Amino acid sequence: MNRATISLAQIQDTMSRLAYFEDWEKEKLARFSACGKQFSLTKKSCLVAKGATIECLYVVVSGQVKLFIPLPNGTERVIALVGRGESFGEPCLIINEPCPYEVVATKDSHILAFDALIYRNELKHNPRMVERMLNLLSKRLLYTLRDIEICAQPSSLQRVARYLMQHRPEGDNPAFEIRLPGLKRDIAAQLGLTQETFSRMLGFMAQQGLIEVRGGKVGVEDGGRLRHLIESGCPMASSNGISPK
Amino acid sequence: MNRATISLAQIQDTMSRLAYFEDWEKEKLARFSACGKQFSLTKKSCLVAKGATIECLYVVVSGQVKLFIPLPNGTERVIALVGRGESFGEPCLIINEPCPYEVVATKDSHILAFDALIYRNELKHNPRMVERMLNLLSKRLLYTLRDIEICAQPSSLQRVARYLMQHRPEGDNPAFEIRLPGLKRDIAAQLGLTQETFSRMLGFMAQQGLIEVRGGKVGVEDGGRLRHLIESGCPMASSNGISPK
DNA sequence: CGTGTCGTTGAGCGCTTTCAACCCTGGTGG
DNA sequence: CCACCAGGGTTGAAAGCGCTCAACGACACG
Repeated sequence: MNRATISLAQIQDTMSRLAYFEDWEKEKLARFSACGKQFSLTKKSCLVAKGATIECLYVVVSGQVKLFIPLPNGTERVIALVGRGESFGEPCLIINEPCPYEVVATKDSHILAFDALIYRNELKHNPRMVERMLNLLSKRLLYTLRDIEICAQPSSLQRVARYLMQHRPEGDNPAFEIRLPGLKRDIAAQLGLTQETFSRMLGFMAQQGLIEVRGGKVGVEDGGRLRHLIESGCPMASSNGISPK
Repeated sequence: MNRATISLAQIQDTMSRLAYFEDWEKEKLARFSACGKQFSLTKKSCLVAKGATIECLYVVVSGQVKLFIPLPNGTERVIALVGRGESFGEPCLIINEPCPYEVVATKDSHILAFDALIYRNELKHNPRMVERMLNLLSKRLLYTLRDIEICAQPSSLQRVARYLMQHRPEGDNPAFEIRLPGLKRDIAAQLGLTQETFSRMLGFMAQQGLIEVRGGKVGVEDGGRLRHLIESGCPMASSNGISPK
């Protein structure tokens, strides 16, 4: 966690370009930036330990961090991948509870940190800020529920299929392409799978002609058949994977 | 869903006794109660379908409802059991999205419903209300994350152990008793297990002398050993269950 | 060209599920 | 008073699925 010396003007400039601070009044932006610190984080370094008290609001400027719960067998369950312009930790700041997840950089990153005091102070005195947070938390809660829905799918094939459909862009085009928002290993950990299983499921779907995997991008050929998979499941028809036609 | 004719005074009186409306100003209570409807719900009847647009804020007066996601194999994943004085659906009302879960009564229940309009109106004009909702949503988000943590545990034994520890009352007494907040079947569905597996794990822990199951109540004899189970796991040592000693 | 990271593939095992039958309790009516 | 039934829960046996462990492959980087 390398604290670079960065001028206030620079910080304010950075902030004005981040989605998180969209629509913020100039005045508030200035007030906030005065208490902000920017620093860089090398890949794999830890930003917040599980159970720690958070004393800052963090916003990702560049790179990516993952929020995850470490599991007793050494693996982890990813809660979210947080990229440019996104934040985390608000609920803990609001009700002052320890952080329920661990935060680690998945890439070399730049982070903005704002002291919890100024955040809480702003919440106290700025109704628009509170309203914004209300919307933010609502979205995040619904987002989390969608994740639970995915992880609750009984078969891993269905989990992957749902995940892909969840990330379909606007429009009802049955074919589309998505870029995986992180390493396959981390996506797998978000779906409650091992990376091996995730790889196998992608391989199976590719072999069935449902999708096409190109590195970190997945081309979905037939969203309709994918949807059918989600609803009715599929016994994986032994390990040969070739449907008897 | 039997709409009973209940006087405003009665509704207001009921509200004043519910935890959800604690600390509400008299004036606001009156304003709200004027738009509230109370009705009863028989066990197993559905209150909100998954994907439906919610047009009311619901608060449970008596009985219990469960929020759950129906799964393609006919089973379900329980998100929460909602009892007296608790509510649900706020995030959907706030950002106007369809309900991500289905709501069904687990017991004969009485429900209060308030039109979304008055709720949103109150949010617009009453800063204290917004602040309260911010706290509520924060708590609920953290609660949901705890549930994810439980469901992410690699073995079902650990899931049950964590669930029990999560429900430990205040104080660090190693022995305590908890009352399961619903049917075992529904608790199991909340942990991402079948009721059979849940029963087996409880049986195993009982046989080990860790807990004692009496109907819907579970007496935890040794929280320390339970915690140890959570952290290090236990291979279930074949099906005999008797440690080789 | 070595080295490290990420990903894929293979083989085997064990846990959880599935399906089935059975038990237990409370309520009901003859 | 007891037979009967329904709902909730337990127990048993079998099978499938995902995990584990290990080796290999692809690719970028110094």
